[in-house]
Amino acid sequence: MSPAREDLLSIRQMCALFDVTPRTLRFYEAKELLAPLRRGTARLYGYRDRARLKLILRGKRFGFSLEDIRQLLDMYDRNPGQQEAQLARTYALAAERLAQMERQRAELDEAIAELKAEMDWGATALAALRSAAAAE
Amino acid sequence: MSPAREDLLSIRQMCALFDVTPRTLRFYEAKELLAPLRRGTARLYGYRDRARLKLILRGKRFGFSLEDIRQLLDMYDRNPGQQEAQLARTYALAAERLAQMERQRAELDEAIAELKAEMDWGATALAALRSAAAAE
DNA sequence: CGCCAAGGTGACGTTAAGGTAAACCGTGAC
DNA sequence: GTCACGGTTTACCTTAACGTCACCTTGGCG
Repeated sequence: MSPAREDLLSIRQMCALFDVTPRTLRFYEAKELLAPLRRGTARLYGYRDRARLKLILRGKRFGFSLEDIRQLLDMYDRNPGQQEAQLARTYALAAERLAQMERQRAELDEAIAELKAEMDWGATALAALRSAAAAE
Repeated sequence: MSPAREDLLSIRQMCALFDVTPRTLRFYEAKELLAPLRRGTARLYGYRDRARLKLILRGKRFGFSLEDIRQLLDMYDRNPGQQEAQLARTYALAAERLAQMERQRAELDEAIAELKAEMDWGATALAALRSAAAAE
């Protein structure tokens, strides 16, 4: 069950909800990706923090660095009015990242193909050794 | 022009031949991946070193760590007689690595697909904003 | 009052594969 | 002699994203 919009979560609850460690949340906060409320010294995570964390984790899945993510997030809440320009910028960054990922995939494909070729060679050599051994 | 079998290369020549830095060659030596001859204190790289370095760089392209590569290389020249067993072992490691690479590729594909979906969404939103702006 | 669990801070460690800097050596040329 | 060049060693630095530890605080409960 996801928390209601106004719920404030403790760090533990937050961790359970997103499957991260407390260290991670404090780390993100140190990097200015999150800014939970405080009750005394204790952190309280609200709706906004949950939304941000969701974006952070998604960004990570896409291979963005935390620094990249911070900049995007910052852009959105430093001047929440330039929606079109911001969306366009985000889109451009995403396109760039997509191109990177596709290059990476191409390299990976190449390496996979090359490795498979080596393995075919190895399989042949292995078979030859074994039939030679059997023939003795 | 590749060097003749008996040629001994200086570290510079080696670097030029394989497009690596001296630091890299010394680093590999510290990690016991290479063991060039010495004339005085200077390193001299022979045929064997060139063959090993070629394997090292190939291994890296496949995403093996230097430590993995060292173990494979070691296996081959610590007891150069168990050819079948060694080849089989190498083959097994390659298969494992291939599986890893294919998993990685699948994840990458998924991330690419997800990112593309986000981008479609973004493109739509962007178009909506623009036509709204045009309508004013 | 005493204690525990949950929370906090600060500091240092980890990993891989080198980069970078400082200081030294040997030798062939001039 | 000394200059430059190519080489050597040792040692510390880098990056990312946390993990781990030691040592406080604080709130609640019996």
